[in-house]
Amino acid sequence: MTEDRGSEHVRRIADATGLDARATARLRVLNCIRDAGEASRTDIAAALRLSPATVTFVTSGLMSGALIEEVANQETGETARRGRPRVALRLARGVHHVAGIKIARDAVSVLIVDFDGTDVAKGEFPLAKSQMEPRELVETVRSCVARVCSEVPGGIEALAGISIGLAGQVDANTRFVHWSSSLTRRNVDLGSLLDAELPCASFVENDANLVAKAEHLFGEARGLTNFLVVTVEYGVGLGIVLDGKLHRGERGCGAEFGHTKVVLDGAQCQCGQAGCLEAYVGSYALLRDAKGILKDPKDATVMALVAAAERGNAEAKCVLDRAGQIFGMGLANLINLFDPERIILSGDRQRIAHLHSDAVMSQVRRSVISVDAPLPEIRVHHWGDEMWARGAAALGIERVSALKVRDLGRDAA
Amino acid sequence: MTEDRGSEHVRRIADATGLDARATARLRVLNCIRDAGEASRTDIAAALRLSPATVTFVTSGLMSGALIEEVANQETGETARRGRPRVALRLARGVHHVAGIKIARDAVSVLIVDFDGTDVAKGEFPLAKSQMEPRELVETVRSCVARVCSEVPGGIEALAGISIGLAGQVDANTRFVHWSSSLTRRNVDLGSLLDAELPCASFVENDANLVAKAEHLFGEARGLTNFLVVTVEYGVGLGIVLDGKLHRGERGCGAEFGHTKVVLDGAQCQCGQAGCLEAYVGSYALLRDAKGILKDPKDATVMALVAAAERGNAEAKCVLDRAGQIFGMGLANLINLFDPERIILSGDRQRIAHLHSDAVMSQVRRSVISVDAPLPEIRVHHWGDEMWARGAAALGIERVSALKVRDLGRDAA
DNA sequence: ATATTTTTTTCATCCACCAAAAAAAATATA
DNA sequence: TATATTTTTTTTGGTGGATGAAAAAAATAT
Repeated sequence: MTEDRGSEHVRRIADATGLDARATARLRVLNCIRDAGEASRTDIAAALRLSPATVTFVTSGLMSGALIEEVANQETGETARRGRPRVALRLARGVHHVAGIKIARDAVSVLIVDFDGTDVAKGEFPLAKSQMEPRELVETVRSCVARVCSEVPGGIEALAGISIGLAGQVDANTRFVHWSSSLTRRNVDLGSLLDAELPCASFVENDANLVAKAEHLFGEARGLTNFLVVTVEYGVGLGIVLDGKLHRGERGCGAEFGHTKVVLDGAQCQCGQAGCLEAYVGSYALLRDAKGILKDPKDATVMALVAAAERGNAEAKCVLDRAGQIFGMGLANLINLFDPERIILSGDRQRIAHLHSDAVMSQVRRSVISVDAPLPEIRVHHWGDEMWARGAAALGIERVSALKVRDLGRDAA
Repeated sequence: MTEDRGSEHVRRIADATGLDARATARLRVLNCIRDAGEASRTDIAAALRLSPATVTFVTSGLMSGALIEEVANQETGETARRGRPRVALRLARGVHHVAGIKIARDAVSVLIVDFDGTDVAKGEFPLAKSQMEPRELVETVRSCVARVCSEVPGGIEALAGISIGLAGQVDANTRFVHWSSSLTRRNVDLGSLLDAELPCASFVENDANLVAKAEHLFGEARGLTNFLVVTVEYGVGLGIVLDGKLHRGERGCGAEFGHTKVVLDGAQCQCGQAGCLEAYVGSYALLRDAKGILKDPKDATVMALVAAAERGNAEAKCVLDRAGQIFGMGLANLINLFDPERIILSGDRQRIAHLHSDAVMSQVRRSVISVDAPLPEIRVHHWGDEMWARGAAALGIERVSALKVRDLGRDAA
């Protein structure tokens, strides 16, 4: 019974992240406050199994670094109790602005948030071409962020970090891009290019992982430690969070759910292989198979296909049904392999409606090996357009938090 | 520190969450020595980034608890160097005996090892029936272990732990068996039954996870932190180790690779569902599909099927080829999802030969989404018969290590 | 106005870890 | 053979982070 407190966790986390013990304690408290939204020192002590004395020490450090702030008492809607009232703490607002930016096929979207995750400014810019030279991409990032920052005091120079989401195989730790659909070249050391052009810290991550981050910090996965996020759009992506950490795999490139094989020698996929899940479920696959129905190319959207199916078009229904069946099988396999707390389907309402129908869910139930415990919850999260940029911002906040708690230590020393 | 009732509760929590700082340090050093086989204090300090002073302190504690021992100098085959010679440390031998026991369909195998993993005694006992009442199973465990222990000084009373491998859905933390093919009943709290009947600590685990443990401690996964172990026998099992820890999933029942779906509305599986990987790859599936070839029921083995294929029997070849294709697709999907350092195929030589042929490996390469990094290594490990029992013993050693390092702290206080 | 309750801070202490010095145990060299 | 050198291990004294206990603070209850 020597140890029911949290010091052992601190060491484990410290080993993994490279932060020293003090910074790790600060980060744990910060994340606890973020998870709770608002928390008093007593709450934090209970949640992290730290002594009140430690919490006072750590929070005073965080406050001096303007990472958290006290909530004025009258703001808390607490029923008056006896005793000294708790002082709620929350993440600092209006400071440490972070830019999240997503490079898509035809547009760049930028979202600027403060440390609390509150929106500060946003913008979307069309892209002339879907593939760019690395330098061109970096310049695009800089100029788009700068334009959105014109609304923000201090401009781009005042940002605490810029976080970039890219489709493809991205090593977030080294900021090395093995391959991305947005770049004309493979194997680009984007990190050094970014450092040369940008006035602040920058981060790069695979876009599905970003959405997982967004769900973890701001969405349907708050407080969870084992969950999966499936994104369906042009392709199909997967973010895996196990034990509270993004699982990026040995080669650092994340999971490729969209290219798991669901049919031996099946349909041709854009990746060059055959039988990929994405080749049945991705929006480009649906539209490919629905050419006969959606003759007008400018009407060739998933929404139109769904509408046709609802009007009773048998062929449209067939295409969507098959996508649903395959998708249900894929989801069931994820559950069989990972047994997560929750699976979150993230994406545009119209684009994923057919993927969480009763038919799909019953397909999942039929295919998950039965345990007496109930099936993991499958939730749908309809983000707005800025889903990806918000994910990038979430990553940015996380990284900036780590930098700040580390630098607080520097100042003291 | 002298509360009588509360402290027990606190201890339970501490047990569930982990160990105190001192015990954790001891365990880290212990694992470092186990990984290395033999290591001097200097080696340990370098490997764990601890100061020599700390290593001396920790190792002296481990030696006083008879968990490690010094290797007499002449035993080390070191070239004579200048300076005080290093004293190698290794796990203690001949002490802390642990029994690993596997309950299979038709037999019980028991393996007793010492703290170092060295075999001390073993035995195999036929089982009259493949399913038992929980009490009957516990009694079988006790009597089989006791019989093998008759060769061991001290007998069953002197064992540091008994570790039991069961097929099915087992929650290793609570020792609760949701379902097992060896039990006539579902939802059995095996832990309390075991505690009532056995004179020492006992542990329960799913059999595929056990093999993963065995590979990690003694096999092809020594020193790795992210790997998968696939077992092929009657069924197909998967053990997942991520970040050095077994991933057991939210419901604690481990991964069900054998029942991931590979064909929509495919072949019927013993689990009642359709299209499971196991229904194409498991030995019972092969034999089911090969009934026309292997007419003599006593000759109905995978080995005979492989032999028939080698003799040019087209039907046999077809059954094996399909199994190989499906298996290759399954392996590729594991790589796409987990991106492990290594995948280990564990099992009997004859039973898995057709699953790592060139054809299967090229199927894997065709189905893994290409990265510039090389494919994860796929290794085959042919264990002897006692693979499962050795896995159970590996788990036992791990658990006993945790108990011992914790109790060392107790004695000091 | 005083007592009570609860939260937060202060303070002395504990414990793991460390750097540096000392000791130990070998080889190299004169 | 005696002494110097090298390397490992142990001892010693000190440091920093977390802690328990006591004090302070800030509210309600009487």
